[in-house]
Amino acid sequence: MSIDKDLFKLKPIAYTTMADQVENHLREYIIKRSIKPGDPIPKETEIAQALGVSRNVVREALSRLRMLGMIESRKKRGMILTQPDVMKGLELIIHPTILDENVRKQLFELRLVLEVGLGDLLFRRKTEEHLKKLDAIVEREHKATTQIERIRCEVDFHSTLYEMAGNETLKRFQDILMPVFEYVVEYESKLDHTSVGSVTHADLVKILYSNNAEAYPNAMRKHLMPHLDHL
Amino acid sequence: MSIDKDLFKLKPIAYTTMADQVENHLREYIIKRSIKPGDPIPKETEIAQALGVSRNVVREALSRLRMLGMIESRKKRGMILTQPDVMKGLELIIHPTILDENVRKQLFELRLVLEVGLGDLLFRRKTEEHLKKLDAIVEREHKATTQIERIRCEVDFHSTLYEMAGNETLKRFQDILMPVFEYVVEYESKLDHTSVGSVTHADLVKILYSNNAEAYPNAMRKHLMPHLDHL
DNA sequence: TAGTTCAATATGTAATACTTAATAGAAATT
DNA sequence: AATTTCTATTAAGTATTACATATTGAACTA
Repeated sequence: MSIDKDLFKLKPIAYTTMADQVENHLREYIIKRSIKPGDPIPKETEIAQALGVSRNVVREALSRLRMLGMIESRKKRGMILTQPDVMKGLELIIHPTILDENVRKQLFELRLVLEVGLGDLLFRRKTEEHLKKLDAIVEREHKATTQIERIRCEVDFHSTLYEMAGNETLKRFQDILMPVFEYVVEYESKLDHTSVGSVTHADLVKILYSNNAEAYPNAMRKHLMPHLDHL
Repeated sequence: MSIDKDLFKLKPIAYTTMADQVENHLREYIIKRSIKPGDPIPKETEIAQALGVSRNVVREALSRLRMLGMIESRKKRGMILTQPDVMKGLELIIHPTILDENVRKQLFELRLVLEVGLGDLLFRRKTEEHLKKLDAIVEREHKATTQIERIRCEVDFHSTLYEMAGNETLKRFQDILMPVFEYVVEYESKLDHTSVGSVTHADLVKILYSNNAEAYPNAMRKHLMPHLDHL
């Protein structure tokens, strides 16, 4: 009685719930009608009736979009489309403890890639205040006595770079990724942070003071070399 | 009759719904109990009873986590935690038409940063096949007669670089971002793509064939210069 | 032992009712 | 007439109940 098994090869029928479908319908609706932030979208009951599903299902779909910051709802006023924070979705998922080792490693690589490539944004947007801030961090680092303090300087230094880049999305990206890297801290704590590689933080600042954008990428590469070698 | 306006400064009371609270509870629950992918989580009714809310509300919260790929549910079997795709959340939000101009620009900058910083991953993970693939693209590009074909080569070339980097998360990031850049295509179509800057695709391939990792970042910078200058 | 039937179970969906907050419009006050 | 206050309405938030559906595992049959 064994039935041809080939029939079942495709078995895992991508099962979509009503809520999934409603969600997709809403996305399409928003896109096709080119609804803009601030514009209202139909009432829950209207959607439910239009799609022939229970209000319950509609609410599940809306709840998802609301979580992503795509819509906001006020009682009576109904719901309006909002300009979502593009990095919101990332923030909702990324929590160090539920990420597997492999992904964390990939995110760390991503960070290295970003920092090496950051140069042009930095040179175009650096200000006196930023450079002074970096100076201060470098000095704090030199005076630091404890390892904890040194690591804090390390984090501050690199965070300041992202700030200097003047790209809100990029900064946000970094802020979200940051906690993931804490697992690296143990390893890092064994290194000398003022000069992770042969290029020190002070060296990097010096380059930033200059207008030599060409020098930046390879300087940062050398600074991060111990990490890069670890790939 | 004007009342002290300071009273209303904090007015926008961060209103959280029950679903929001349940969602947070679930996140905490998962983290604190360090539940791993594959492990089961409580039944809907159990959660509802434990938190003293209706099953409806619980389902909204679960629906959100399910969308992000954090949990999966099967009838009867209950729900299990899954290893989420970290980039899923990003994918759900990023749709070119609902992103405002400013954010799109920031994402484009992000792309430039990535490509300049990509070098070390490329040199560590390049294979003969990858290099051959790039060669083929360059050749196709030279032979191309239409602008459409040339743009396709441009996209293929840079996509292949991300592929070469051997970082699944990074590649996925790029794939998600890609559609956002289509708006740049119009502008790009006016440029000569074999040599966007003074450095051509062929030049980049030559560098990749060599083992001169130092040369890569500035070569890519020059290649992307027209875009960088546009910042 | 193998295969079938069947009950138990947990999610998915529907329907209904009620609560709550915000709004608009009517009514009342100045 | 202009402003404030009440009131009804509206739409989202929550709760409850009921039923559908698919999956599991145990009981049953051949």
